[in-house]
Amino acid sequence: MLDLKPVRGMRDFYPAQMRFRQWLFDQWREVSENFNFLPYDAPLVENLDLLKRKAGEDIAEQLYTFQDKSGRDLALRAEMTPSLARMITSRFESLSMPVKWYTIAQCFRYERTTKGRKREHYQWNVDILGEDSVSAEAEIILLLVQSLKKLGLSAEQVKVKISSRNILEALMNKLDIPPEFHQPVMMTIDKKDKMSESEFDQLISDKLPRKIDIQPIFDMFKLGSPQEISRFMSGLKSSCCKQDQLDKYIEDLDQLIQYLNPVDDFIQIDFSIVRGLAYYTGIVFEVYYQQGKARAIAGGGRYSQLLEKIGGKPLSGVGFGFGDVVILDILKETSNLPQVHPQIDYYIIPFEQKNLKLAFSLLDKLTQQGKRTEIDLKFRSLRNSLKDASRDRCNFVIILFPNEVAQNQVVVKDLIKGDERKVNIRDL
RNA sequence: GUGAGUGUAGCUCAAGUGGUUAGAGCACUGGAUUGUGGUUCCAGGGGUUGGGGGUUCAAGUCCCCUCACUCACCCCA
Repeated sequence: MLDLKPVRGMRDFYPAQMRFRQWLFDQWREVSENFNFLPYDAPLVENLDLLKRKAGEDIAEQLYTFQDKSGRDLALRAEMTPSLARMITSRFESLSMPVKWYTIAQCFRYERTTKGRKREHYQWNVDILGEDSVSAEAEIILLLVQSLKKLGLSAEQVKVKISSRNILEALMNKLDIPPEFHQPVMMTIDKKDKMSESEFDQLISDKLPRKIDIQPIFDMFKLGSPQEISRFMSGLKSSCCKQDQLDKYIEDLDQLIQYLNPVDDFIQIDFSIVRGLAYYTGIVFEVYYQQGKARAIAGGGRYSQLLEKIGGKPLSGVGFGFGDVVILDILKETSNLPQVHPQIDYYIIPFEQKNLKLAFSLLDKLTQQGKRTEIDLKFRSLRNSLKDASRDRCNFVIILFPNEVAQNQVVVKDLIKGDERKVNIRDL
């Protein structure tokens, strides 16, 4: 006997669940289109080299990799950004900047499954490429917040936490943390929610070459506005450099916050957000669900060197990824999933075998008119047919009674009002 | 990858310390004299109790293996 379950970490979508997924995708698409982002797609299968080059060799362990029959090393995409970078790079000359694209892509990742993490998921990706100013961040985050609202989530339930890797780097410079330790420290910051302050302190100290007072990093996490950051930074006795650049980063953040004024109740500055991926270079952000156990439902940021890494021209981008698994879990918990039943317009009951020819011609006619039409093929008692029609939320039932058919008429019954009338067949 | 827990019908769950043909609700199918639905009533199908092995006169129940799921760690989308 074959195992009927989907393979580990993969999901079946029966119509009952597919409705919700489709609804979610519709919301995503609608927001994207309203902001005039254009849809794109790429193959599920990419060259292993492309995916490795972007993410580093070790990621290969988490990819579904295989060789095709000609011995090419291939992999299922784990995210969309490498494919996007590839597409942009190969048409670079003919694209007018900025490029604003979106996609909903199924991605695969070979790793342990947990709640909210499968080996396969759909990820909504929205990106702006070729715009260096924080206007790009502003538009992306505005769009993101609008999608959250559209899904029925409130500012109390979700927050977009915004941080700047540039400012964090500047802080580390001011603390005399050597550049080669910036990355490990940031990775540790990413995990700070999972430990106490002293554990965190210990973990960071372990990574550093010598004893450095990292208290300012903690202080930084408490800052909530660009003004506080500015004051905080200039308060540090600067043994280091490039004050004007730091000013620029703070200015950027300040501007972004101002641009996001229409959705400011959803926005929070939080420097403990750094994002796991190594390729982010500037502003980064994450959407957090705040109730119960906090969960990240989307995240993104500025990436400046990604295209160069795959051999393209320097081109800076901002984008985010938003997966379907966690959000569907949350919307289910909060009862935010709409009761989306397909509304059937017509339900044809042939009543007698010999009316089937007529029934099918009516089916053809109505469906061509764009009406959702069900034809009852079971020939049971009328009462049972009507019962089904009601259960399936049908508006009108067309019954082919012999007497009426003989006069080229059918009975059209309004299931909502309960009344019925005779209609000439050619008038349908 | 490590540790813990769970696995009984499509779904939610029952079946004292092992003891007859494993039950219920919902869902599904059919019917209440095929020309009238949403409520109601009646009937029915559906399980090798996740899979395999073992102990026993007897296993859903105890033991081992395996698979899947859940939680924590790890890691990240």
